Amino acid sequence: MPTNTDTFDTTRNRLLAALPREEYERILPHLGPVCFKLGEVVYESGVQMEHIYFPTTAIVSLLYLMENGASAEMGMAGNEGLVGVALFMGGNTMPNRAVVQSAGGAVRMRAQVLRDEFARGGAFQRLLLRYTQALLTQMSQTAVCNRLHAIEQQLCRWLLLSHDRLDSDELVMTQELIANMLGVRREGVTAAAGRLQEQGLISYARGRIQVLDRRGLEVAVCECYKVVKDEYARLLG
Amino acid sequence: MPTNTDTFDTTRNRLLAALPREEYERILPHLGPVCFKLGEVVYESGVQMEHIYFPTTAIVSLLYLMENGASAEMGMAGNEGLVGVALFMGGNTMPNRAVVQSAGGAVRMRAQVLRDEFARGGAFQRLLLRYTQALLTQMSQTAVCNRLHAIEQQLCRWLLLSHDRLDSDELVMTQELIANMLGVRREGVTAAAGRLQEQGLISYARGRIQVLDRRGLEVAVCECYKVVKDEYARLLG
DNA sequence: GGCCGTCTGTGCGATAGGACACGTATCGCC
DNA sequence: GGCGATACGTGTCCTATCGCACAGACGGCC
Repeated sequence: MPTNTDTFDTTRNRLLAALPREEYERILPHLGPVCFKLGEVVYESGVQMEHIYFPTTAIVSLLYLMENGASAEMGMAGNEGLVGVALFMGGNTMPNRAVVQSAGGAVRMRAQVLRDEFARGGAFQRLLLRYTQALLTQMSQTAVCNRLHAIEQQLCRWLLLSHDRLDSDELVMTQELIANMLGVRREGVTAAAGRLQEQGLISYARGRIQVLDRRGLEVAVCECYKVVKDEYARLLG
Repeated sequence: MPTNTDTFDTTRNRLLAALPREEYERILPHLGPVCFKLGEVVYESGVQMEHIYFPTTAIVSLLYLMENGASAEMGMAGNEGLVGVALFMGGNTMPNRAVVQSAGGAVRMRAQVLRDEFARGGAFQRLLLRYTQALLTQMSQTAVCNRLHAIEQQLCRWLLLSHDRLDSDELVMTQELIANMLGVRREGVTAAAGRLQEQGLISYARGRIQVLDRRGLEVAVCECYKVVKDEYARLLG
């Protein structure tokens, strides 16, 4: 867990930081800090949420769990976004689980306060909707990537998406957990990660992955990464 | 092309039909009929849309086209929904193409009229947002299904989703086109469809597929279909 | 009625990834 | 310093799907 003093600095969340001063100051008193441990379940499939979360240093994955126990990630949210779109989209719940993929901090807001702010229809609403559209693109591109691309490319995409959401070049994450995210076997991740390590792009040991050559990863990744990244930049840049 | 006299009956679109009388009557004068041919491109990736479309009898697929020419469907919209969420979500464009998957009618509304109506914040806004959440679930479940399920199950899912959006038991659709939607080879569709035909669930010939045993398809499909269907019912039921 | 284009069926080798089994290395802890 | 748990590596076999090639089969059109 980062001991960084500004782990809960609300401006570390880029959505909150993008708010006009007036709205930001109106919202600030309603934000409370939360600390997330690796693997913690932020939100359980189908259950009513009490809060919306704006990660500051944490990363949260949206996973679907199949009846047979298999799982696959459909999207992730870090300091560029939020967890809990269903609260303002009107559905209140979603059929997937949100799990902490990288330990860290977040700030949260009560559901009712969020709905009231959203209903005011100002910059906050516009920002939340634009973020939701970016998330839509991330999820749909995940669908395409799952269908058409090899594990190695998907691993690159996943590493880059995670790296974008962290200050550090180190990801604390076992191959087993990555396999659950990507919806593949652990051995498949071992093989793909081994090839990336041979190429000098990453190094890893016992649950700690170092990103050594970000440029190299960007060359090895499929086009899906750029599509998603560009769309986030366009919508929220 | 259906010659049905009420192809452009706006109440055939379930979103429009769900509006309270007052809003419905305010919106009605702004809706104009459109006729879609099979394969027509409703919307091109990254291009500014002029209209939002509410299908009445048509079905539209959202496809991503890769740089190498391959494609995969990320979602579909028929009389339960609309095409053009980006217009009210604030992004104006999306990085995918919308193609007519089943010929038929739709009604459309100019972008600016839509934005004005959306900004009023009434039942229309709530309905559009709930629909968008349902679409989010459809896309994310497509991602999961692409990762974890076999072609045959995905074909069942696709057939059921299409069948839900049609009056008829006949789908006009070649195996080649289905393959492009599912992001697999045509031969893979041939094989899967052959097995479904052997089981008496469908019959097909030269681009015309008959759904013979809907219940049987619902048994053969993966859980993804039900997740999406239930979520649509919950959000828009 | 014959021809041609479209749609579907089939065969075969190549390959990625899954299932299972087991070996090995590293870390933390007593 | 030994021990157990955790994390990673490897091998073998199996299946689904791909890539390609080509063959039938049906429908529309002259």
